[in-house]
Amino acid sequence: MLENIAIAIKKGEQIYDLQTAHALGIEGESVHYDNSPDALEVIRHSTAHLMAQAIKKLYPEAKFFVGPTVKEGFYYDFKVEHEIGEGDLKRIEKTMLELAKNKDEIVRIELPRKEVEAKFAGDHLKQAVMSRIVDEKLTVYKQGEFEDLCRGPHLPNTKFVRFFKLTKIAGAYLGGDSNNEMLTRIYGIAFADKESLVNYITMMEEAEKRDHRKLGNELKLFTFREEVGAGFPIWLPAGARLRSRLEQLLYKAHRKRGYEPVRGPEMLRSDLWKVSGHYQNYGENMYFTHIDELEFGVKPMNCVGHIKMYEEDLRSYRDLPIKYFEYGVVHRHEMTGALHGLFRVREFTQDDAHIFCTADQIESQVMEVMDFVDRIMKSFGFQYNMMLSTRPEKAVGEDAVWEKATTALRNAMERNGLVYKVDEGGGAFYGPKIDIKITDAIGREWQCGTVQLDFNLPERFALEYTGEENNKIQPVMIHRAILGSFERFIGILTEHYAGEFPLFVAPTQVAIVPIAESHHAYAKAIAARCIDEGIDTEIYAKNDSLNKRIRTAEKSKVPMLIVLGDEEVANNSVAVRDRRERTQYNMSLDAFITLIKEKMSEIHF
RNA sequence: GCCGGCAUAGCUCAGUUGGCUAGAGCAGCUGAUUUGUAAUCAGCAGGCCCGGGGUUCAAAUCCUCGUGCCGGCACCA
Repeated sequence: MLENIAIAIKKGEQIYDLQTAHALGIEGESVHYDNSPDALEVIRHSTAHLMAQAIKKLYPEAKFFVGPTVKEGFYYDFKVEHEIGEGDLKRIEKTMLELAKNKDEIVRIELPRKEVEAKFAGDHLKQAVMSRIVDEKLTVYKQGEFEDLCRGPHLPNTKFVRFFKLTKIAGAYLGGDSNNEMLTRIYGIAFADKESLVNYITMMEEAEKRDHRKLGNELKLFTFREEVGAGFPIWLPAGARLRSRLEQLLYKAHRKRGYEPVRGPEMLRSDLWKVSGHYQNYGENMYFTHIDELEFGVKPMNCVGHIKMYEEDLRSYRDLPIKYFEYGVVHRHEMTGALHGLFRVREFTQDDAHIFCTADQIESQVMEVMDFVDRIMKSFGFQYNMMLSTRPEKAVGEDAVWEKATTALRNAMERNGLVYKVDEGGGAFYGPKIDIKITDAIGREWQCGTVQLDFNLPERFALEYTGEENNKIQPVMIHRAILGSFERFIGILTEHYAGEFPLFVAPTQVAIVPIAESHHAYAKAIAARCIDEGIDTEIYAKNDSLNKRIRTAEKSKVPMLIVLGDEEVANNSVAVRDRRERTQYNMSLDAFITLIKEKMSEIHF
């Protein structure tokens, strides 16, 4: 019944609430009370207001900043004298429901700026809001006793606010500026019907089950310890096996594309970081130490080491492009509040490479990297999109050089028909970049790989190669990482696959369950043969019931499970159990091993 | 770094207004059982209640300072 009710008017791209449409005589298409993006915009905005009304009722001294809708619902930023925590959300929700029962009309009042300024004279937050608006006429919305400066659009009546949930409470800086005071922010979500709300909550719970911190712990992939230090991951055997699989696959892929493996030192003299500009531009993220009298910086990036390798010989145009790659361990001082499982750590390993090439080779090199990226991301079933980031405020080099580099990246992308968005000011301090953002199985976006074009470091280190006419020319550097870091990427993979890794990266390929002690020897023989074939196994031979051991093996999320009894020993076969299908079938050991090897070799980058 | 919350056994969690020897399930160990496809039974062991300082006759519980974690903000692979 509710879905037939119009709650707003849409004209062109603009949504007007009924109050505004009426006041200004606007006509257009009706927006009905449903879960369309337009309707949710209005519903969520009004839910935010109802929340503010409830907060005002519970905390009369409350002052409000802004309460917009966002991709996932809405929030309202406000300030109260009381301390307010997660436990208070329920109370606020309850008050909201009570208020909605009043079925208050939501009234739009248009007033001259001066009057509104006077109305909110004692409210520094509202003054802050108004300072950002240039209009001379402002609107105030009123429902019951509560009124708030707002441009809308809003529902006609608070009775339409029914299916909502307050989800998070957190601090947020006024205007998103860390120099400003901190306000309290409450996030919430709202829908036009109960079912959608329930679905949303279920989705959230699904995401929680995939949390790599939880799965990493359960599957014993990695751990963190307070006494070791925040942000320093410890890779346990299962996680290290998974990681090693990735490393090996990628090693081959790099060699195939003409990259040379190299290895730079963990610490380099600070003088070098001064030449590169890291000392001045990235120093606050770096760790420094002294050896005798000299200051050293622990590397936050691998480029300087690779530059030294380039300098190791005289280079000719015939040598270019030179491609160095390294699983480079870097340390960065991340702020405590930024640390988050494997996604943000202070020590991580990049699948890093630097391509030294001529200006003419930029486009083909960038495209080759893009192709590499495409190959890898598709293997994991990731969708991805790209973002071009331009000169940041803190940067080295001439504007003209930046311009040239940015144009080169643009051209490379456009000539090859690649679609990208632009992030103005998001580049690295030494050059513009293209970031690769992947979308995982449940639709979340993650920043992984990056391709950065750099004219500055070659300049600063006076790199050169000999040209065709025996002249000295400065090479161009392309910094690139594809996974980004093994830490983050494995975190993403864990959530993407919900811990059920495909055969080619799984820590263990085959779980072996011998039925009785008399089958242990056969199990061990299979395990030994598997190692020879590059397959990792785990034998479940504890003194537990067969059912228990199968259950334990299943819960470990190993892709293949085989059961061995008299029959299998006699026939040199295995009983394969499919975890997903819960079916089973027998095959010869040889056929089984061939099958696993085939499945594993299907993936190569 | 900022705001708010949290920290009890290897893991997940109980533990009342401060009050006896801090509990449970899973995991671990020992024994019995030797199993044909998702939890066999019994017993045992396991704790500086995150760390330092304080309040109190008495602290896992209250206060305080650290450390770490969680949710956001700000910052970024």
